[in-house]
Amino acid sequence: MGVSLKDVAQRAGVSVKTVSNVVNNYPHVTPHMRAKVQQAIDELGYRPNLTARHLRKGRTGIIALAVPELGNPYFAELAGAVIDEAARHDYTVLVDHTAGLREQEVLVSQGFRSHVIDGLILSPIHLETEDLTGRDETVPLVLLGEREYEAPYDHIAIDNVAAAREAVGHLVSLGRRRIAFIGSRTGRERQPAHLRLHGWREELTAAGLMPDDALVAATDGYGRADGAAAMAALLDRGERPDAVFAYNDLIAIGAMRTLVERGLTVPGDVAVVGFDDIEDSRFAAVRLTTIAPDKQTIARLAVECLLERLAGHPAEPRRTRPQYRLLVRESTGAVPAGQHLTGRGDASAAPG
Amino acid sequence: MGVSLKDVAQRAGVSVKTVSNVVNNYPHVTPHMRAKVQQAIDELGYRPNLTARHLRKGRTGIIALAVPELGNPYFAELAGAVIDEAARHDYTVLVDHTAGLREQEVLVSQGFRSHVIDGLILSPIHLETEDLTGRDETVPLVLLGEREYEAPYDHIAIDNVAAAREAVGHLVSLGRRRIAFIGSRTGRERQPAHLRLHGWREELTAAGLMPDDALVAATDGYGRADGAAAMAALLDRGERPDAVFAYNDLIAIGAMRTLVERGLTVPGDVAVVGFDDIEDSRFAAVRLTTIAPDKQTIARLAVECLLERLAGHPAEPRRTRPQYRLLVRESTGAVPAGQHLTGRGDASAAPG
DNA sequence: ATGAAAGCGCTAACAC
DNA sequence: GTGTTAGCGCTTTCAT
Repeated sequence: MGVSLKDVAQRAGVSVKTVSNVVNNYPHVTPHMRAKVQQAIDELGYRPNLTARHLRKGRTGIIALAVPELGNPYFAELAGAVIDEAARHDYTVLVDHTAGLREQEVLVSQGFRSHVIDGLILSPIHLETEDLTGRDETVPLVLLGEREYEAPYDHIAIDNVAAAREAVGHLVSLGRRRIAFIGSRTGRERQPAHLRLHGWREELTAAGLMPDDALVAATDGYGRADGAAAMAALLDRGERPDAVFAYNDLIAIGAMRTLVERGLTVPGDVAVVGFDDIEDSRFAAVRLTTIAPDKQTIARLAVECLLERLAGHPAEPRRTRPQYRLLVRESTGAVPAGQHLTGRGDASAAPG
Repeated sequence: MGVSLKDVAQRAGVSVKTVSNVVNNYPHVTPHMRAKVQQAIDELGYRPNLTARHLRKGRTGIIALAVPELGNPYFAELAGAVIDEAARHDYTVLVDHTAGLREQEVLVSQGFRSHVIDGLILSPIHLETEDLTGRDETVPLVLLGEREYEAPYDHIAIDNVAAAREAVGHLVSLGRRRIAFIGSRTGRERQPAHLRLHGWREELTAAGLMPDDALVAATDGYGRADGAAAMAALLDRGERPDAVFAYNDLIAIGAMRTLVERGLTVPGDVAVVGFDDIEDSRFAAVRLTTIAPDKQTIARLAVECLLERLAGHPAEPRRTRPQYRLLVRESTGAVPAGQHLTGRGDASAAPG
């Protein structure tokens, strides 16, 4: 097998401890000793066995990130940001996906694999507060996303109600009156889309428009196909909204596809706003106006939170609200000039 | 800290070995013993410490997957498939990304973090054969993707030349004559897009059309913005192709966006074929015709290959070529009826 | 400043 | 069938 500390020690004619000291940059080592040991290390091609180190220290240097679906670009982009952020702190990320299934989310949150990971970042969809009781408290948990929990864990999420209100408010300011919401969840006692739906209601009410439940379209999942189907269902039952606020960009993109197929124009007949700011939205045939959460910051905060807990800083569980922006693009009829080619030049409205 | 085997043994009044036997489902244990131990396990909430087990067995149960970019849906979807496939074999996946940078790819392939992982699946872009010499042979490596290496490692990739030829052949059969290739790499001595470009050349030649280098557009990266920029550059220098074969779907989508902005229609003026079959392509305003590698199979083969090596099956390094299909959609003008709403009903041509 | 030895939690010989 | 015990490779008191 591999070369061990002992082999190096033998080769260098010193004790194991000394080699360990050199490897770990322990300050009090004679330069001469250090050189001798280093030479043995180089000659033998020694590489520390992290598993052993971890067993000893009780840390693995690995954190887990569990998201619903890597196929959803929002989560893929977020995962990428988390990996980068973790690497910055010499941590590696084990990525898992739950398909948004409560059962899977429970499994992950209850510390499935707990002995391999130092901490967990979880973005749940159908997990409930009661699932979080009796967790193995030795593995810190940071929650991400819209769902709210009555449990003592750090939670990082933008202000979903405010963001949704801003999206709907934008539509209202454009003169839209029949604003649909697509992406509520079918037949669930608890509503994952709760906050965004709530924001939709509040803003409409504030604008003096009656929130019309006939304009709320449920979906089975959160993908493009779900958005397309829900939009079709809405139109099929005779509703004719003049705007759509979608739970996320994928649903919005699916909905736009259906609108086009039905001969309706975006934003002419129907204006559309999404949520997430995934890259696809910037290159759609009609660029999508959307709420852009600050993914970098979310990733950074999540990792930092976790590492602070790991470092043993007690602190109260924190509720952190990163920034977001409303990016106004073609799908709501505002087309700032000269940004066609890059897909970068977004017009931004009020920050969160 | 946690509950250990010893604690359970003490509680159950048996030896450590017996507990270990129960935990590992060792066959020769009396049902009575087993029940007693199981009860102690339940009462104490014992969970085996994987780190210790791994130190002992020399295995970690973790494999690493390194892809260029999780933000590219192809790799995100592939990563998802690998995670599922690994889970089926009780393995966990550590996901890393290299940004397609040679330096990062070298780092990963040379076993950065090697002691934590049992094996590595790497999808390189700029890695060279010489970077692969002198690897730590204890960590098996499986290569994915278009790049070819003169090195003794398993390699899983569809037949890129054949696939490219099929894509271009499809365009030719539609009567297109000026077929551009977008996505060759700028200023590189070695060409990552080598095989697909080669297929493009071969097929054109076979069709009696002269491959025209003026119709080859280089990109800096492999994203939508790169495709949009390259398409714009091509048009700006006065070329007017009647078809585009793009290195991948993202580039194709970017290119389509530019075409629309320039007032050209797809597929009327310019037919477009991509490569990857990412989900975005199925919901684009004009659905993208593309080469669809069988991602599930690629993931399965990659994991299986790795596990076989791990199991110590010696075997020659294998070159495996999974299936692919040409999915004909709207962007090349063939719009089979009745598949507008689902985004699933793809028309498929000859398999790979 | 360096060495000797204990032990992290587990598995696998080997004994009984 | 079940118990004893020796490590896996490392860090860490405790001596020296």
